[in-house]
Amino acid sequence: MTEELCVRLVPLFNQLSIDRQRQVEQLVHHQHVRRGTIVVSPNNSNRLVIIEQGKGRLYQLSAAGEEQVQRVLTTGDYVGETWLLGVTNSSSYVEMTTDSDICILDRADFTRLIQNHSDIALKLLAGQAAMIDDLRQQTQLMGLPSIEERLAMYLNHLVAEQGSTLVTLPLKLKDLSSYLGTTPETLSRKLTQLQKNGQIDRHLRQIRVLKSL
Amino acid sequence: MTEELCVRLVPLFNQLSIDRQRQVEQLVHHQHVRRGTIVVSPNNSNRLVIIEQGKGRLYQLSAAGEEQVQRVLTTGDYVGETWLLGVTNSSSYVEMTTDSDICILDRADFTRLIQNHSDIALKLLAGQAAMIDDLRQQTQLMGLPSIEERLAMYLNHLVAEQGSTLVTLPLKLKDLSSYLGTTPETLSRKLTQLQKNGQIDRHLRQIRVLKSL
DNA sequence: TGTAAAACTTGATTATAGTCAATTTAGTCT
DNA sequence: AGACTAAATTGACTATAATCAAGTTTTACA
Repeated sequence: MTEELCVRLVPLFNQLSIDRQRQVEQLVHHQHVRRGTIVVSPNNSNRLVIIEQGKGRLYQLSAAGEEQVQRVLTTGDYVGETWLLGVTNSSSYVEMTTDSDICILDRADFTRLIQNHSDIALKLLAGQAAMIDDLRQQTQLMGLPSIEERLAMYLNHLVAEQGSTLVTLPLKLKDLSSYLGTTPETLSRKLTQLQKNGQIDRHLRQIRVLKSL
Repeated sequence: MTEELCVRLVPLFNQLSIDRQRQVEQLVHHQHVRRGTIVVSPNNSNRLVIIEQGKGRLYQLSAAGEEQVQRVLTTGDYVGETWLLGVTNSSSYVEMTTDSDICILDRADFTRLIQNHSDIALKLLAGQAAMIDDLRQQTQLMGLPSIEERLAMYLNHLVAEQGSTLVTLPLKLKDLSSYLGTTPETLSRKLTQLQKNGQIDRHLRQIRVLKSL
């Protein structure tokens, strides 16, 4: 019996003492779910979901009913801080894209915990700050007038983030195009165009950024 | 008239009551620094810096060691909201390019405040959650393919938020167009088009939404 | 490994929205 | 109130990217 603490997979809890981790762990409900299971929907959203093992995606539905991917989730990721804190969710879904082990932490339990433990509150503040950073990045990207500019800024960001001019696109073009507010076709064209201009060297999702864009 | 609270410039604190803001303000160090002073570096970045008066620049070092300016900072700007909350900075620098008056809030002080006042922590958490919600809303809007859809969803959102089919646009068209990822001209056209179609009734920034969009 | 399903690419066409420029309208200040 | 400035509207034109469709490549899985 390996006493796996699933909260340990979450950076948010990882730096807590083992005792605190056990405290949190006691509040958590463990579940094994099949690929395709929707674990968060507007009707059922007062919870934090931690992915102990598996993959998923966070998306919303547009007016036209199309899925718009906002984040790709993988082992150790978590989602639902805003819902835990009482923000009502009217349009977000989390769907597991593989069979997964997940942990669910309900709002009432968690609120009590952070009231009693300020160090946990601080960690949560940090996590939210990082997310705000990401979302600001995205709104900034999507606000740029041309797709070329959006792609250039995105690639530059990847270079800075991964610390190398050889970067790996972390998303499928389909999802990346959604992230950048465009279509897979246009994105594909822009990438081949950069390739022809000698600005990047691409093989699949491996891209070497040759010139600063 | 009102005493200057430099923390008021930061959205994170803007949501706190004025008394709470004063509490935070007491933790702030005011400094006058000479042109060329580096006030944030990877070694010294656990802080929020607000520019009371002066100019600066935020930059990173590229792999080749070149400075890459990311933002130009001026009076009233701030940087490091996320660093204050624990996001680690491994590559950013802030250098003042003129003699400047700045406010510095160190993470250690801020952390103590949070630890002693869990109600502030909860307020900040809720405020950040709301901010995340807004940003998600915006990314969803900007991801929609047509301006018409974006505007329709935005108006529907306003109706829900203000609880009436008679809504007031909270922004100038210039700003709203930026928010929706378009131009003032296009936005103006779309609004007059909705007017002609009998879907809305507009006078200035007062809009009655006649049909669900 | 072989097969099917996704993902991606490429082309032709269309439509949408951006740009530039000229007016009109609203807001502000003394 | 009148004059000035900023905001909004309208028009003509252009460019960009979306769409539709057909192919190719990659990935997943039996």
